[in-house]
Amino acid sequence: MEQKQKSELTKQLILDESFKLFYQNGFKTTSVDKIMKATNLTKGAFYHHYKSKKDLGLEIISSTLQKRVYDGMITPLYQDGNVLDILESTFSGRLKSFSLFAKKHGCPMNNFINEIADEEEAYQIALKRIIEEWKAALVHLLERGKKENTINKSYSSNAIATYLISSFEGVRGIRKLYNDDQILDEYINGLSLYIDQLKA
Amino acid sequence: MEQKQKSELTKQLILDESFKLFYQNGFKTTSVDKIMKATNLTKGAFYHHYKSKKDLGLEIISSTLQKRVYDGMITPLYQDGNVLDILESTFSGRLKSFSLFAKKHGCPMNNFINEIADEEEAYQIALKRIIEEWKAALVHLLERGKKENTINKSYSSNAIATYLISSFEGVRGIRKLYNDDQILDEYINGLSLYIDQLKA
DNA sequence: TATAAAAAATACTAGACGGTATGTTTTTAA
DNA sequence: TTAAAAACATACCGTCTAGTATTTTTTATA
Repeated sequence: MEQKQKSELTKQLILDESFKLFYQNGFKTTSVDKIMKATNLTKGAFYHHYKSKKDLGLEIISSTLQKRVYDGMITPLYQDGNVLDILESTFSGRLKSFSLFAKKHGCPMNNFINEIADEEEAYQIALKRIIEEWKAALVHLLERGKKENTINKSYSSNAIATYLISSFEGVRGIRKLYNDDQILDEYINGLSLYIDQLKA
Repeated sequence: MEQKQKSELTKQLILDESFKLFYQNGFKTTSVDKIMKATNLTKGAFYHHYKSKKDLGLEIISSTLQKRVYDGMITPLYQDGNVLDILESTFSGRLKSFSLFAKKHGCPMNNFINEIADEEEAYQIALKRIIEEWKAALVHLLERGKKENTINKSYSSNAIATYLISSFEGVRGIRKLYNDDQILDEYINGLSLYIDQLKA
């Protein structure tokens, strides 16, 4: 079993280093050479574990990116408590928790979406899966709010979920243009106003 | 004057063709060779008119992109009429007017922002200028609404403007993941709900 | 029509790119 | 202990990249 363990470790190293580089410099302009330089391994190792750069990209999406969104934006939605509070704390709390690096480089998933989703259907499908699960979690939470009479029943949960996700991903891109957090503060302000108006 | 005219024409041709290619395939992966192949001119012509690819990128932002946002999203905000109606018609109207191509490839400005705004300060500044002017136009409209008592005076115009822009740019990215307009319909639904709640 | 300047064409670098072919070393199983 | 297989290393290929140097063509002006 020792061999399989080492193999897994190497794959994880490639995954970790490539994610960092994709996040910093984009997917297309990060070469396999650069990735393997960061791992201190060689190209031979890369092509032993992945059949292509595209193959690696798909695994980054379905493992690293998926996990990030789950941990940061989906799992928190399933906690107990007031629906409006959960919405507010999940969205604005996550924004406030970002490092300078994360603010500068935006949302890694959104970066992938904007860079390659319109070029390869395989990427599109893998990324869509994450968004759909995020949306489903939001809809589930909003439906609970309607049952508990904290969310206005006349509003479409799908519409609210889509609007929330869109604005969140949007501002993570726009923040790249600035060197301070004013735009994030304004966003949180606008978000808070929006959530407040979802009340029953 | 004929020489200057021809020169201007060539520059415009390079601008037009490169914009199309940047829009379709991204800035980084569109080479000068590809651009000049599309113009049926040679690389010599390119480097006669532009000192670098970066130089062209900056001109694309400050001319082509700027004009697009002005025509589509800023100028309409200065028309007469009910502020809420103008907001709704400008945002949802623009979304509905997009071609299949524009839906597939998202917002060219947002693509630039996500691809290169975190890598070169010169790009960042040029792109920020557009967003700031868009925001200023929205704030101006919202302030008018407050004066006319159609917009709730207790809401921050800056926050609303930021939230509107964020959600719009966000959904234009997310739409890339889908092959139909359902996500846009949901967005428009969510937007309409949001605008409705800005009332005084 | 001669001349100078602008516009564009041609030919070329040096390095980076994804991917492959073929080694060598390490681990596993008999 | 040995042979096969897995894990990597090394060297390389053809293609593409931004940019440069040089030459030819076109245009404006005197």
